[in-house]
Amino acid sequence: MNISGDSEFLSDYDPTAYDCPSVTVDLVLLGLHRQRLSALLVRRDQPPQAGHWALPGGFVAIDESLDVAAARLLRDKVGFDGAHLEQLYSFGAVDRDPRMRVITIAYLALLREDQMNAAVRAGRVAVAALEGERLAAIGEDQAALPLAFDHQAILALARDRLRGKIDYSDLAFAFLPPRFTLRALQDVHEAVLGTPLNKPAFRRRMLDRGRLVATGMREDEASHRPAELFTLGSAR
Amino acid sequence: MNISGDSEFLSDYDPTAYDCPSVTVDLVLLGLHRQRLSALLVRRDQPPQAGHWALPGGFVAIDESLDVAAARLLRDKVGFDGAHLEQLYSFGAVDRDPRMRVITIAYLALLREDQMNAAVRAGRVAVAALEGERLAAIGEDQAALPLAFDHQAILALARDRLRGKIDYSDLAFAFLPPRFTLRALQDVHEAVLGTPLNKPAFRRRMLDRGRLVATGMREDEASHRPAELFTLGSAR
DNA sequence: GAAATAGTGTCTGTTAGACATTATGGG
DNA sequence: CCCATAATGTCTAACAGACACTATTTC
Repeated sequence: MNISGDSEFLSDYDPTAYDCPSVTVDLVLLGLHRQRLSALLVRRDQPPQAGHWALPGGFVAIDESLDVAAARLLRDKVGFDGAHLEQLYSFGAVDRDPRMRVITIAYLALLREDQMNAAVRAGRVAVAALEGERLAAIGEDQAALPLAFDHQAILALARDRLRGKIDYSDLAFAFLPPRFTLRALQDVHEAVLGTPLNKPAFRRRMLDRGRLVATGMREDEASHRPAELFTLGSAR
Repeated sequence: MNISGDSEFLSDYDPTAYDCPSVTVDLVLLGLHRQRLSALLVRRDQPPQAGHWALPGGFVAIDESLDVAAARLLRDKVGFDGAHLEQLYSFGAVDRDPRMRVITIAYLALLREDQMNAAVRAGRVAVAALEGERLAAIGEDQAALPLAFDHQAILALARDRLRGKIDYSDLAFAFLPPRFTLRALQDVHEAVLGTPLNKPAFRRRMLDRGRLVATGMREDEASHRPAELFTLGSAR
């Protein structure tokens, strides 16, 4: 008979007296690179798993919330903030890191193409395309990259979550600059879903949603008829 | 220039040397009670927040995964296992517990009506209906129950997640016994969504999905025409 | 004017809501 | 025979895919 909650033994619980797991945040940095959904990864140069590729991450400080930790790591790892950040899932298998018990809260960060490029140019991370249903991360030389720890599973979940939310959420716009063409928006959807979409139906669906605002401006630097630029209006 | 991952300083990291947050799992036990979506809560009898109502939960042991911890807590708190369990979200605001830094991974557990009743009869938990958009937990005497810590937000997220997944996932069946009528299935959807549904359209949608298997059996103890009993078929 | 892509009109098949109707058990 | 609910048929509106067509810019 235990009507009371868990918390009666919290009162006299001394955290330093017990083993406690370490808590980290890992970032799944996703963006479009050459029309393909890609992730930014870092190369491990220390064992274990030296030479494998990993999600950037780090420990959660005792005085920062999970969201704040994710934002801090984003700044540290790619050198800027302002990307869309949302919590993805928490991974806590006992042996996911061979050195110690680490529970990680994975965050999804969505980057615009210019942000992807800036991070790569700064030498902090490398781009890997997410290919196929088995979800191999492909490096610049087209070879599959070995992924460290359970990061393959984390990437797969991130991709699935993005696919599931892309057409009823505003996530697609996080990949795009403030002004964008309908073609660019469709490219985002197609890259995320991995399948071509019908152009008129896509246009209708997006416009009927009532969120896109025509700017009257047109794209330049096109060697053909330039498309109109839209912005995302407020949610009502 | 930091090409390497976060993990180089993991190598010589001693977890006992730093403050580390405590990690708990909290359970959002949901089920239908008198045709309403309801949660099972425990009453806190120790400060802080004595007299408030809370989600049952407990610490994650150093040698158990998050999923295993959730299953163990389910067994301890309601006295059985076998309920549908899935991870919901992780909450890590710095001040969410006034005593110490606690990061909690919330799990969603879906119970059948007989499981709800068994848990209540065993005196371990109390039922609270989730009412309205502001999501007040309502006790037996129809008064709103004060919720401890950030558990109101956790309940709200659980309800929203359930609403979002109810019609493309198998979650609804977790609330039902192995054999059920279409009416009972519709009751589940209506209680979760909080809105009435069209009967013929609902039947068609469910049957066209190809997952429901007619048993040829009919419900008994009905004072009118008895409905056919169905089971959930395999996913292909 | 040729090339290329933007943008539109229209047909069709699928699906959901609304509503009426028939079917079948208990009393 | 009455009642209550199960189960079904049908009409209609909304919507997505397919495809053809027109429009507009650069070169």
